[in-house]
Amino acid sequence: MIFSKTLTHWYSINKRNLPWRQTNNPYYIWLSEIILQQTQVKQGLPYYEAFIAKYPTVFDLANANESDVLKLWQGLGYYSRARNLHATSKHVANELKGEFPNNYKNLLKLKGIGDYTASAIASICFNEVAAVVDGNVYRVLSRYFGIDTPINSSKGSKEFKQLAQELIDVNNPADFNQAIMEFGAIQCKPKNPDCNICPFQDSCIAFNKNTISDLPVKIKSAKAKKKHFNFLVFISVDQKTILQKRQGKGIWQNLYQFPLIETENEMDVKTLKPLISEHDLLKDISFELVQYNKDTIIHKLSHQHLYTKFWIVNVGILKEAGILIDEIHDYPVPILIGNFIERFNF
DNA sequence: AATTCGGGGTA
DNA sequence: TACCCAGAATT
Repeated sequence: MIFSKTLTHWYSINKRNLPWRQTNNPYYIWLSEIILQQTQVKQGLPYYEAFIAKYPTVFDLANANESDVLKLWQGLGYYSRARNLHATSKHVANELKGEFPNNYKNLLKLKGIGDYTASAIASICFNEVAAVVDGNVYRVLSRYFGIDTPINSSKGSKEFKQLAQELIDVNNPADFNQAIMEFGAIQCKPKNPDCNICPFQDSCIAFNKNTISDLPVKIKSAKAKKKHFNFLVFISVDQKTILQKRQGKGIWQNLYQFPLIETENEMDVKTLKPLISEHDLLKDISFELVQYNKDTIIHKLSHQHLYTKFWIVNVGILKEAGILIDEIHDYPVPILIGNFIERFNF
C-alpha cells in the first residue's frame, strides 16, 4: 500500500530521537507507553528518565512502596496509571517471572493496558501486526480519508481501528505504528498543520476539500463542575502538621492532602471558623485561623474546577499524631498541594 | 454509551 | 476560552 510506504519514508527522515526508541525491552516500552497516555512527549520525558533511573528493572518497581511510586509520578496526573503500573509490575515480577506477555491478547489482560497500549507493546517489542489508534492516528486518518464519524463514539473507535489495521505495514508494524503517531504529533497537528510540505497533499481528502480544520470530529464533553476546597494547614508549636491519605474513589486516590473542608460556597474567616470549630481535629481546643492565599486559586481539571483556599491553623498541640513538617516532602501530593508547599516554604 | 479519572501546552 | 495530548476503567 502506498500510504504506508509514504508514511514510513517520511518517518525515516523526520523522526525524533527519543530514549524509548533505543530499545525494544518490553519493560521500558511499557513504562513509556503508560507515561505517554494522554500526555505529550515533552511532559512525559523527564518522568520516563526518572523512572528508569530509580527502577531499572520490573523487579525494582515491584519491590517499591506504592507511595514512592506515586511520589515519582507526582505532577503527571491521572494517578490510576501509577497505581496500575505498580500493581502490574508486581504481577509480572511475581507471577510471570519478570517476563511480559509477548502478544496483544495477553498484554490486554494486564491492569492499565487497553487496546492502544497492548497494540503498541505487541508491535514495537514483538513485531505483532496490531495497529495502534491514539489521538494522532484519529487525526491523520480522519483527514486523509475525509472521515467525519465522531472519534469518541463507539462507531468511530471501531471504524478507525479497522481502517488502521487495514493500512498497517504487515512487514514492519513497529515502524508503521510509530510513524503514523509521529506524523500526527509533529506535522499533521491539531492546529496549523504543515500541509504545505506534506507528502500526502495530492491524496489527502481533507486538504483537497479544505476541511482540515473540521477534522477530526469529536463529541463535546460536559462542562466542568465547580467545587470549593478549603485545606486546613495545621501548624503546631512542635513543628508538626497533618496530612491525610485520600481514600475511596474520586480524584487523587492514595495521594495525601491537608484536611479538606469542601463547601457549597466560598468561605471567609467568619463563616469558616465556626464551621471547623466542631471538626474532630479542633473541637475543644483553641486555634488561630489565617487565610493564606488572598485570591482564590482556581485549579482546573478536565471535569472539575477547584476553587481553593489554604487556611493556616495555628495550634498548640495536635489532637492526633500528625507528621513532622520537615518530612512533608516525602509524601505524594497533588500538584495543587505541592505548589502550596513550595511557595509557603514553612 | 457516558463519565471520570490531571496537568501542561497551544492558538 | 476551548481544545489537545502515544487512553483506561468505571458507571
